[in-house]
Order: sequence, then structure tokens, then C-alpha cells
Amino acid sequence: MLDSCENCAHFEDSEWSVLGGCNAKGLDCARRSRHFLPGEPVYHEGDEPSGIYCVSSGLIGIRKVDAEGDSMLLRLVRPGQTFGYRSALTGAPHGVSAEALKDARVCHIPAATVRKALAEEPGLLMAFFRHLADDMAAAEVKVMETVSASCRVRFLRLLMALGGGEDAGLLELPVSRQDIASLIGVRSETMSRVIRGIEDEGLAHFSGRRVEIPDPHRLAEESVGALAA
Amino acid sequence: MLDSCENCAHFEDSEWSVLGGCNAKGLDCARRSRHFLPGEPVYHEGDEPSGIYCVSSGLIGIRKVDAEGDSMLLRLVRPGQTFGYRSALTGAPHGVSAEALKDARVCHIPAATVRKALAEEPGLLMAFFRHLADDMAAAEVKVMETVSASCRVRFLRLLMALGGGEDAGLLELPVSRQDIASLIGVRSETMSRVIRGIEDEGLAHFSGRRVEIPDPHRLAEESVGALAA
DNA sequence: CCTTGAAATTGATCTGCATCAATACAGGCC
DNA sequence: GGCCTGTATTGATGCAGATCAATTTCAAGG
Repeated sequence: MLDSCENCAHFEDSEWSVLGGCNAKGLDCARRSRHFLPGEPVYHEGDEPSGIYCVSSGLIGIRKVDAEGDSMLLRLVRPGQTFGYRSALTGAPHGVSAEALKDARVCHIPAATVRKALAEEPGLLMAFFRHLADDMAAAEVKVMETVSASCRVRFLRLLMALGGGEDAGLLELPVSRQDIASLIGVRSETMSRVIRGIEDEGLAHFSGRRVEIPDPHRLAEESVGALAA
Repeated sequence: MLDSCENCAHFEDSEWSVLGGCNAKGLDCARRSRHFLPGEPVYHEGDEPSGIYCVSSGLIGIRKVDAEGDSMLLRLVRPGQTFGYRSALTGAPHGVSAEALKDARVCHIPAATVRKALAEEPGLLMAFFRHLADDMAAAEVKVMETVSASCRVRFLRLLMALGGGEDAGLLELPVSRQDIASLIGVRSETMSRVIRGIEDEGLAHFSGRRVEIPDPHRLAEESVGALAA
């Protein structure tokens, strides 16, 4: 089986790596892989959980809609990462929705299998706890940024985060500009203006989804604060 | 022992309740109770974790400071609730700070005891996972609200949350107005104006920290949206 | 090539909240 | 009482970003 969990390119980084080989085999038998088209929902807010999801390729977006009906993109889930585990483990209905942002292949591990794995390998729950702790830390930073930083700074920081440590001054925006806007909590018009401003200053060059950053170091400095004159 | 964990008024609601009586005794021996003055820190951002904290009386605030130096109150921890468990369980340094907001008595359960309890009772980790899941859900709502709702609406919702289901139209603000402002992410001047506005409309009556709400139902309606003309 | 519809840009205007700067109003203490 | 230090209120002004409305760009299909 070429595309088994154990052979998955991201297996070592995922929570499942705490499972010994034998349990990982159980995972592999039970999982069902499925393709999603861009925009297609994986689950909705309020749905009952049915298991844990794992992205094998493409990109998933976690979204939340508020009482007034406007939605916001809370975070992105990349290949190798799990999602939906929170509800799967607590049993509570999903508090957020998940949807494909580009063509994606997603594995689904049914709740029963998850329960079995949890019972056999106590370390697994701790692995998910760590994941949740990281997500929580990110959420806290997001709250802080949203209230204190300008949308320009928030966008620059997002750029750096997307750069992902690679200081090759070239990166690709994973999603549409509307979604980028939604990710930092601004209107798309504002997004355009911010991008234009950055372009004009020569801080970065945008064409389509390609972003070229001539001087990553300067960008880093600007993103530190609104201190810039 | 009058004030043991098992006799704690909040024991049943806390994560510790999953421990059988024998393990709870271990808790009780190891814990150290300590008093904190208002404003006194329990731990700082970046500190290494040393165990789990449990509020027995008073009020604790969870705060975060960003790069620019301005801080924000993220959430409140009430008697019977635990805090600091995230770092204690993952081993990572605290990502937020905790401080007493009023005279408080806080129990500290050392890391070694926590480890022992976790090993003996697998359900304990799940209890903390649930707690974290709840905190995460609250954080997600907070992000949404911060970007989409006006500060007026955010404050009205906070009032409702503080009312805590009790529709007795009388409640007490747990903290100073500065802290309330920090909790919803606005300046204290704006807070004053918002309160004045609400007062003028007769939606609620404020005197010191006492808040009287003549018509809770009307307040609930207003807090639903900025739809109000 | 033309059509169609969605995504992105641009401009004009409006408004909520921050900011700056006084002033009022406490509670503790001599 | 009067004084003093921190908290709360009020006013005047400025600006970031939302909103409304009109194009422009672009990818996909006929």
C-alpha cells in the first residue's frame, strides 16, 4: 500500500506518530480518503462530530460565522495537519466549520477508531492536547493583534508567517485576497489599499498570488510595530 | 481538615473530581495555598511552569502583553477554576501572565503531583482537554466579536455573560472599569462614553461597580446585533 | 473572439474609536 | 477638615478603516 498512513510524507510530524506501528496499521485500515473541491465544506458549525480529519494535500480553511451572518477565516490547515479533533474528542458539536480552499485530499478517521487508539495509546491524547495548546496560543496572539495592531502590520506579519522561515524572498499566497482579508479581519477593499501601499514603498512586489520580497529583513522590521514614522 | 480539596465548595465542578477519593487525598497533601493581593502576579509570560493553580476565592486575571508593550486582559478565572494547566501539561513556558484582580486565595499543585495523578487517572487529562477546548471556543468567539461587533455590543454581551444566567437584574462588576475596558479591547475613555450612552437610554443603571438592569430582555435584544436603528 | 461572472482595484465619503488634554471625583492619611 | 494619588468622566480633534458605488481585470466557457 503506497499511500498508507505510515508512508505519509507527514506522518512523523502528526499526532499519529506516537502510535506504534501496529496501531498505525489500524488507523490505515479504518481511514477513508476523499477529495474536496475548492469551497466544498467538510463540516459545518453545529454538526455532530464523526471523527478526526487529516489533510494529505491541498488546503483547508477553518471558518466561523457570527450571529450577524458575516464569516471570518480563523486559520488554515496544511497537509499533514489534523483538524476536527476537538469535537471528536470532547463529543461536543463543532463550533467552527471547515472547508476546502483549494483542491484537497482529506483522510477521515472514524470516531470508533479514534476511541480505540486513545485507549491503547495514552500518549495520543497528550499529542492532541499539545496541538490544541498551540492553536490556543495562536488564538490569543490573534486577539491581541486584532485590537492593537493596524491592518497593515497584521498583514505584514501574516506575510512573514506564510514565508515560513524560508528567507527565500519569494512566496505564494495560499488563498484569494478576499480570504486573506478575512483572515486578518478587514474588508477586501482595505486589503487592496494596504497591498498597494506596500507595493508603492517597494517593500514587496505582488503579481497575482506571487509575492516577491526584495528585503525580508526590512519587512521584518516594519512588522514589529506601528512605530514606523 | 476543614478546607481540604474534597470539601472544597467547587470540587465537583473542577477537573479533580475525576480522581477517586484516594488520589484526591494525594492532591490535598501536596497542595500549597497562598494569598495574593490585588495586582500581585501569580506568574509571568515566559516563566517556566511549576504546576497547576486553582482559585479558591477572589478573582484571577489572565493577561497578555504584546511586542509594543500594551497589555490586554484575556479572561477571568473564578473560584473553583484551574489555570496555568496548559503550560504545566505541555512543559512549555507560560504564554500569558496571571495576576490577582482582587484579594485572592490560590492553591498550587506541584508539577510532580500532577504527573503522578495523570499517570494514575487517565481521565484527568481528558478533563483538562475539555477545559482547554472550552477556552479555545471562547477565544474564537472573542476574535470574531472583536472584528465584527462594535464596542457597545461587546460590552452589552459582557454584561450578559457576567449576569451569568441569573436574570435578577442586578449584578456587580468584578473589576475596575479600566480592566473592563481592557477585557473588551477598548480605551477607558471609550468605556466611559459607552456606559454613559447606555445609562442615558435607561438600558442599565451604573453606580460604582453595581449595575442594575431594569429590563434584561431588552438588553439581550440589543446585544444580538448592531441592527438597532 | 466574445460573453459572463467573479475577483480585484479605485475613488469619495462617513463614522467609530483613539488620542490628547483637562477636569471631576473618589478613598486613604496626616 | 484639607491634602494627595489614583480612578473616572468629559470635551475637542484626528485618523484608520468601513461603506457605497463604479470600474477594471481576469479566467472560463460558449
